[in-house]
Amino acid sequence: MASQQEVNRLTDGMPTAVRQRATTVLDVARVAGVSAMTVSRALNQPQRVPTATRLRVQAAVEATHYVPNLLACGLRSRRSRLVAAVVPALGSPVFAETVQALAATLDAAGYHLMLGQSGYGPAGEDALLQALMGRRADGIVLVGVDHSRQARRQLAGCGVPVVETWDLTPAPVDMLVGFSHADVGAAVCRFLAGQGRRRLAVVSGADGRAARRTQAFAATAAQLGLPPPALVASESPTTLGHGRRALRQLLAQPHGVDGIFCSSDMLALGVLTEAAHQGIAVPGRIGVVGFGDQSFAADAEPALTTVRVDGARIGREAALRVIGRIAGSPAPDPTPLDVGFLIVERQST
Amino acid sequence: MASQQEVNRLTDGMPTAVRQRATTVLDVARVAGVSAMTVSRALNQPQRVPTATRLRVQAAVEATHYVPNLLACGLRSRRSRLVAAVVPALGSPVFAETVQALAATLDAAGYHLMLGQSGYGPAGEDALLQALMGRRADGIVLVGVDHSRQARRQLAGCGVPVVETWDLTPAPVDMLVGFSHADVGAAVCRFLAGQGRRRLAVVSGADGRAARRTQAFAATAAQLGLPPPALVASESPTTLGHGRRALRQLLAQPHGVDGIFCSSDMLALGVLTEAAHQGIAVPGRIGVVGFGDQSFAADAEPALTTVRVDGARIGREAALRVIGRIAGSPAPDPTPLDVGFLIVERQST
DNA sequence: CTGAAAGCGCTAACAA
DNA sequence: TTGTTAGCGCTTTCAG
Repeated sequence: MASQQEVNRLTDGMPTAVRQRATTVLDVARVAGVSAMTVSRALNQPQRVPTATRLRVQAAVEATHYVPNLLACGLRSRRSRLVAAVVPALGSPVFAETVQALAATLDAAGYHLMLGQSGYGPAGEDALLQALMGRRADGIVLVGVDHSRQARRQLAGCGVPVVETWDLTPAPVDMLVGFSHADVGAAVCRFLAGQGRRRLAVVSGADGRAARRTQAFAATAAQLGLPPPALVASESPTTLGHGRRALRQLLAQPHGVDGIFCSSDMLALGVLTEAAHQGIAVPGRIGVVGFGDQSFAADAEPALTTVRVDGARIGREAALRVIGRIAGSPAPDPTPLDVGFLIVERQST
Repeated sequence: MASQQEVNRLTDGMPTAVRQRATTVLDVARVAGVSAMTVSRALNQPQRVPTATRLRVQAAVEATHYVPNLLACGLRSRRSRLVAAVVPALGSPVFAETVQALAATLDAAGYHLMLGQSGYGPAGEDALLQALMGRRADGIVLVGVDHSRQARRQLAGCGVPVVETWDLTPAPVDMLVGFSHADVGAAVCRFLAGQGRRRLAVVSGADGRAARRTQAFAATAAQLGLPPPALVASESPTTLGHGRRALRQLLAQPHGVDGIFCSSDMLALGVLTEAAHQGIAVPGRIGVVGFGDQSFAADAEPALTTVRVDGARIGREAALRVIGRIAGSPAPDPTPLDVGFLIVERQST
């Protein structure tokens, strides 16, 4: 057993007000009566150490309140056990599931997630990436595929696996897990047109992926011989208020509207709210489609038709790809993964 | 000027497929024609190096694409420039502003934020704290004041500044920035009672702070001589659907309801939605109060009366306290900060 | 103002 | 199975 006397000796005579030196492998080794290396092995490769030794080390760890210094671990072993993720906005519910799944999957593999927020746009992303590279992340997960030249160069050159997510591109930096926003825009347009709606509109927040959906929506409308959809730009993050104002704006137009695609469920909820307020029938007079299938979509009144994306799967797959690359083959799976999407038809259309 | 030849020599003859050795201070030093120490100083204490030298170093840094290894920096200097924050749920919009402000304030001071999610409850928090201590964070910010015995011991013993937030307690681990949830519950109860409402109810998600508000609400109702409020428990995270179901449940009760306090704005929006659906007048027959003043509260129909908390201020103050403690005095400001709250009166009451 | 030596805490590589 | 040696990349400390 670990000697409590030994433990006490380590902290004896120190003024408690001063930030005391943290215990190290050597302290643990001394208490356990083994070498530092054995402590390290007992903790990191338990199967390579006999049970008896392992137990003595574990007892010593608890007795000394030892917490391994991961800075030193990472420096020496060149593996920080840290994976960095960059999302446009931390508060955005759209990416919440992805982050959750990412963290959970990484955790199960012994990695920690380091989160950064780029703030929609390559401006903040560069500085963030610099910081993350400095921490020597073992892998990087990005939301989005639009990065500055410098960012792409840094990502490609730093030698760690990179996964871009939530979008597709013919020229990914490395690995890719996402879906086609153009396909979403086209599919929603066809969906609304299929219901006989002809005066379509798009209410869109200010982000590149939403713009891609809008563009494809408009192109598809043209293909189907519909009049050009009305486009209402909204700020990001999108709010319920933006949705209400957008509907008012659309109603003030001479042509009228009978189908609206919103770039977020919150915008769509705003449209529903304003429609109810003005006594406009949904889906009777106007059909409304959201994006994201947030928790409130199914319970809205009327229940909101929306585009569902499996955000959790994106996070999980991204994590697995990073881990796989770190652990194993040098370039195993450069095949982009398209997780697709689903139009969940509810009462609002 | 830095010689491009020198730079090339460093990467010559390396198989590009292999993860190449990252450039170090020594590489930069060689290119700049100075010692490693001078490079370090030029980067970390620019004012202590003459401009000419500094410029040469900077040129060499750019030429070599040098990114400092923060693992090594942290190990040697015992300052990781990392502040850890633990929030109950990353996706929760309630804490989004706090996290945002925290990150921004820390960034301005040259610190990075490391985010972790405890998942409402001390279970996950312990493991998370262990991980964060391992990374040798220079400071720790926690949402909440309920921690396991082990967590409190670790936090108190690790020698770094700790700030608990979003609540008050007579026995904080170290520093404290929050407000009284009991006061919120009492104030909302008086507010509703002040409107002549007597059949009150609370719809509450499953978290400790909400429970504190509920309890104070009930106690205040008793003080005011009102009948005991109906209590509806909801899951966390709270959703619009939970709010709708809660109202249905309350309406099925024999006593009836004329005032509802919801533990989140999303629950309140659900109550409003169900009320509108059933043709129940708000605020006429039922008054509804939310919590959080989310972006949709002001634009809901009717506009939602809710409790506003300055989440950004909490984040900012927490960051400033951590930074101040790291930089300066050993124990400067143990005075808890109460940021208070505000009942924002809108149409729903 | 600049540099040389030493070592932060840990683990890779080798040896016993 | 265990231990020894060395060094990851940086900055503290002290000397020039």
